[in-house]
Amino acid sequence: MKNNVKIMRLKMSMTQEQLAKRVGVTRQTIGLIEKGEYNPSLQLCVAIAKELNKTLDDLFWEENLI
Amino acid sequence: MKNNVKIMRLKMSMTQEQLAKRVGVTRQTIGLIEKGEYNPSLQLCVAIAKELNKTLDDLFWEENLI
DNA sequence: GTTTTATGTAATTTATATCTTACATATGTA
DNA sequence: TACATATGTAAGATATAAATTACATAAAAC
Repeated sequence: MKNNVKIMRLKMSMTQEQLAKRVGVTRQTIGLIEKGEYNPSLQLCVAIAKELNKTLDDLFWEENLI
Repeated sequence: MKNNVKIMRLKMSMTQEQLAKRVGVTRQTIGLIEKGEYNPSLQLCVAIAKELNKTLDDLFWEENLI
């Protein structure tokens, strides 16, 4: 599951650990999602999107991938 | 996780079973997602969106809920 | 009035997302 | 050099999404 989480997190000058704490998961989970090795739950995707001031489509919709 | 899956599925004149088969899950899984009792995986959300000719935001983003 | 069709729901099982703990590396900095 | 920060990764445990099987109901079709 390729996505735009990493690039958008960096744009917000946020570390993996900061984002993880804000959405209630571990740093490792964020790392694996950014690598595309996880298939995260919808709730987690929504939480990440809100923290990064983006929508689901911005982060996870194929046509929007950077 | 409230969403617009049921209303969009009905607009496509599709049954739960038809949608389930097309996205590779069981009828029960679709039923529970429509009821908001499941927290589906991102991959499944994307598959459902594509079958219904919608995007993730159309189906699952809070501000778009009908 | 019995036979499909579509849906709701519940119990048990299976697969996998996520946690926990831990160690490694690369970079910056005192 | 030594220390702190940010990230990668791996093994084992836990939580939960999803499958499987099964039974129930309502409505339409015949």
